[in-house]
Amino acid sequence: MQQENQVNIADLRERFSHYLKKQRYRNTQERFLVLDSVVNIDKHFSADELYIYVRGFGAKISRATIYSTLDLLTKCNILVKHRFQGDSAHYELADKMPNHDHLICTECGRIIEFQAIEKLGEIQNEVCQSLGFKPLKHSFNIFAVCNDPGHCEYNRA
Amino acid sequence: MQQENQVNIADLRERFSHYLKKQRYRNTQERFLVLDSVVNIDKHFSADELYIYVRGFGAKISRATIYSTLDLLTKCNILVKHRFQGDSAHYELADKMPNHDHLICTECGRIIEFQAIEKLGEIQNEVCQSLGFKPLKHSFNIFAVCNDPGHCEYNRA
DNA sequence: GTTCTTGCAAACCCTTTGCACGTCT
DNA sequence: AGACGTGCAAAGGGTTTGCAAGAAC
Repeated sequence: MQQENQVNIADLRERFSHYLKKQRYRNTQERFLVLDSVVNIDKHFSADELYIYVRGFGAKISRATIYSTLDLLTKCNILVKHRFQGDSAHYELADKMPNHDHLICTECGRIIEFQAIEKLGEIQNEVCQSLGFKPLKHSFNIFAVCNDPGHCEYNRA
Repeated sequence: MQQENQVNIADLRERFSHYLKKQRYRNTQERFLVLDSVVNIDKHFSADELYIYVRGFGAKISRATIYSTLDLLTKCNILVKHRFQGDSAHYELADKMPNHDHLICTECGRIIEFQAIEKLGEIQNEVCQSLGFKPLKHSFNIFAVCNDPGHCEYNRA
């Protein structure tokens, strides 16, 4: 399922590089290290999870740089930033599955992706039209619990 | 529009009181002061906005109590807690408009309510069924900008 | 009278910022 | 060389917590 939209890392690097150039920001090692890690981590992550991940294979990078780079990657639409419940923001690659929303298990916090974009897009457009707004994007989150909580390996109890 | 579902404060007080009793929590003045304020404030609010509101008419109450009571009111389903974008959580009465979602203006932060529940409920149920989850609730947020930004009195520029 | 709740301030977590040093152009 | 980015630690905002004083039971 995740493979449907294989991420092209060379393409992402190019897009990032292009964005940086256009904004007169510099192409630093740290920024591309973050981009690579973001691709490798291959799931939703918080800034701190990414920090730990990057440190995990010995790379030296500060939280400040993590945050700043995540911000850049979000601004150039390589990442999408979410605020689910909980304290910290979560990020994911915008390209990986271009159109999906999230189901959050209220028992274990697991996040599952699904697609229902056409219908949601219709609703979004209807609502905006009737209220006099230009739609930009939406977020649709379903909160639910597993039918089989025993299967829920992530369970925090 | 807001009047459609007139909030019955006596009913809310009763529900809160019942909940507190059942949980062996105490019926304190502060808790009911918060409940009353939440009804009077009549829009989405953050914990701090509520704190300022309550202080505004001379009531003495601490932030700690505000937070703790908001938590209780959320647990007993009198309030709903949202995480829109931005730093702080926002709350609103669950009963006031039992079924609505939110359009957030990305220019000014204004929050507008709308109803599209039947369709969203269908989607929610379909998704949960196919993934093997029991649906609890959903949140659907549309991010958009006014067609007429000049009209946007809240604009933060 | 005992237990729970409050208020205050300090602690806490996530995130941003200031500054000196290092890196990119 | 000059300007920008980094790392560190400290500050910041929202929220939670520990503890003594006060209120509910």
